[in-house]
Amino acid sequence: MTGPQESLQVDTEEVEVLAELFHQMADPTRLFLLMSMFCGEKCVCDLAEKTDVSVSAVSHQLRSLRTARLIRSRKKGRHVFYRLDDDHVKDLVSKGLEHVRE
Amino acid sequence: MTGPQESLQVDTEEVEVLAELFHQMADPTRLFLLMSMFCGEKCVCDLAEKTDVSVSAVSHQLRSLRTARLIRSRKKGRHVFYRLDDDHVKDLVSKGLEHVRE
DNA sequence: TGAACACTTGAGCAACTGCTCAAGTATTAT
DNA sequence: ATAATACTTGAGCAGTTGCTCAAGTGTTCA
Repeated sequence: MTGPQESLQVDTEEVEVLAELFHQMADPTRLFLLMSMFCGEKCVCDLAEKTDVSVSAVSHQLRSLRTARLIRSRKKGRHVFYRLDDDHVKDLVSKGLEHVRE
Repeated sequence: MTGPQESLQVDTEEVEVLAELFHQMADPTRLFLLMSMFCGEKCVCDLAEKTDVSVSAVSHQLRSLRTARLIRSRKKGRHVFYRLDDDHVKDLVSKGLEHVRE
């Protein structure tokens, strides 16, 4: 038993949703893609060129990130440009980097 | 091609380490355990009681979190108390919750 | 029209994950 | 010493993941 230290109820449903957010950032390829969008939108071929996986793999991961609402896409001609959906992800990654670099 | 927008080099090694940090927070059980330690140290039986998995499963996940240096442990009698290793994790989870609740 | 380009999608598969179960260690209580 | 409690550990297994490959769509250019 822990004693008088109270246990501050944790909402199980909220944990599931939050875990899914972290899950999106927990794969090296997806995280790399997110970080590549820090300075603005990028098309799939530009993103794929910098990774060590196929264009197909990048497209699959971008779809995953888009479904989870971490990024948005815009179509222009035969290119599709992807960008971060909002600044929260950037904040989270920056905070994470602080921890890693300490 | 993306044009004049520069691509701000992303360090691959750093991405791997950061992904591993997020990976630890990406599982509902582990995230629940971390959040349960927000208000102080907890022993395994207290932690396990609040989850829907076995004591063994909790122990396995605590080991994973400890190896990744997100938590520390202290032995007292037949209890083992676990607590967050530092405030970074708490900050990250709080930032994540902001995003989820928006 | 047809070729090239940019991207998406589904199938299939090897690797990984997170769980339970069973058996173990260590400490405390009787 | 024996039993109960608290926790750890390894094996085994079902479910999930992330990749490639092959085939598809849609757009641009000659």
